[in-house]
Amino acid sequence: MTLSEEDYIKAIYHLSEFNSTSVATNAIAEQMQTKPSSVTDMVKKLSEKSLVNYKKYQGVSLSEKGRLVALSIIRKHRLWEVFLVDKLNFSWDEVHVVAEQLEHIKSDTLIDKLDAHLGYPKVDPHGDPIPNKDGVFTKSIKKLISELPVGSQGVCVGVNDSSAAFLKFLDKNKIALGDTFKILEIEEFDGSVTISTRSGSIRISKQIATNLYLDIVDEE
Amino acid sequence: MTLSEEDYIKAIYHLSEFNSTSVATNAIAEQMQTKPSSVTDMVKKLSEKSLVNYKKYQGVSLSEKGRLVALSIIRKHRLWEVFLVDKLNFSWDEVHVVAEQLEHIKSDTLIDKLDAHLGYPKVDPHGDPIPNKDGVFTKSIKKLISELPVGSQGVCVGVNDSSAAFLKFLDKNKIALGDTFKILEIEEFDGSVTISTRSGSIRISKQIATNLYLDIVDEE
DNA sequence: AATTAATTTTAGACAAAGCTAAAAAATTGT
DNA sequence: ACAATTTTTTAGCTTTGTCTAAAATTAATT
Repeated sequence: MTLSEEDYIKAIYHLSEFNSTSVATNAIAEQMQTKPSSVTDMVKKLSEKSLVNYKKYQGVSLSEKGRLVALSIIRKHRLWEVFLVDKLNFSWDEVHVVAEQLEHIKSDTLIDKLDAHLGYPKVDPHGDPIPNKDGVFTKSIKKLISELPVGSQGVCVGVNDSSAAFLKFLDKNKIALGDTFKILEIEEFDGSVTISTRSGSIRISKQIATNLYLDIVDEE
Repeated sequence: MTLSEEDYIKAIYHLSEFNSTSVATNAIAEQMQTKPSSVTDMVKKLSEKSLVNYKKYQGVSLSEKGRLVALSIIRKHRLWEVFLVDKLNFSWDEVHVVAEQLEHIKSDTLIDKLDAHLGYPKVDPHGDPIPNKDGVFTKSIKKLISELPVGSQGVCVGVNDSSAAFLKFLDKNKIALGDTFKILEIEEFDGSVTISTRSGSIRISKQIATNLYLDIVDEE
């Protein structure tokens, strides 16, 4: 598999992760920062290799084989992210770009040994689950703060928007991965939410609330 | 820099490491497992970027800029080798292939943090020195067993031939990196050498003796 | 010194991955 | 239902790195 093929497979996986229907050429093009015509070319190639199901004008979906390839790349990506944060002291927001490169390293032995070295982690630093060798993983029950009722409590495990600006904001407000938050109050008219943090309580805007994921500990 | 460019730079560096004259197109082609015409093409490209000095039919040498690129790749390669052996428990002979991939990962931060994580090692698992960020490194004084007189003593730090067969042989004879050997006797008529090891003394053929490097502790 | 041999370079082609512009199919709006 | 719009595909071209075959240069041999 070439690097480019792997990137396409990953993109298609992520685009069909939740709405598991077939994916549009345009959507892939946008995700991959390329042109629809290029996508068509690559999709044909992936179809030849029976990594995707493809019929002209009908969109694309991963075949079972393709899905396993995607999960193996995601496994590698997330294990490397754990390594970068746990062992090399990268901060949460720096890891993605490097992991995008590391995920393409080809060596099963390497990944097995890395997994062992890290103590067989179940989730990456963003709280996303790490598939095992066979592509099996437990879907996390993470929810956006904006989706939770007052009284909910959970561990901060991820962000939607990983722009530098947003991550700066989190840093400034002492919000970090692994922190436990409780929803104290939801303001009706603007959707802002007051949450308790280690260092007290803060009010966050609706925009922030729709970007922060919690792993739910106790929902009531 | 593309992956291929980096590989050529590295090949040229290694070919001119000891005999520091200019390198022949054919030699590069052999090293890179490619055709001389392809080498010519790439060398022109590298010359455009002033990474090498090149005049038609006159061979190639690295420019200062090219030399620094080579050393930065070698630094990365060797640091990753240390990581694989020290942290992931790879054996000495498995690391090269994986490190060849890892050396191309582009992130200065990653290498800095990896270096720190490994405790700023000076040599890789084969005993080869690791250049620092500025490309400075101390040349090791390693010699082949076949080059040493009786009575010499040193630490086994490397091999010439890293074929699976040879590495298997070493394993079987309990010869490993870091072991200290002493030259006990050199047989005139066939060049075989008797050396002391931890587990006693063994006789090795001339062929083996020309493939094992020692870092000299005491030469007399 | 001249011919042969070896090495190196050029010229022209190919596969991968991308692009632009134009054609074809599907979708939408009225 | 049919015209307009959007989406997708095709066709043809570019770049990167490679190849083969042939030409040019250098080295070797007699």
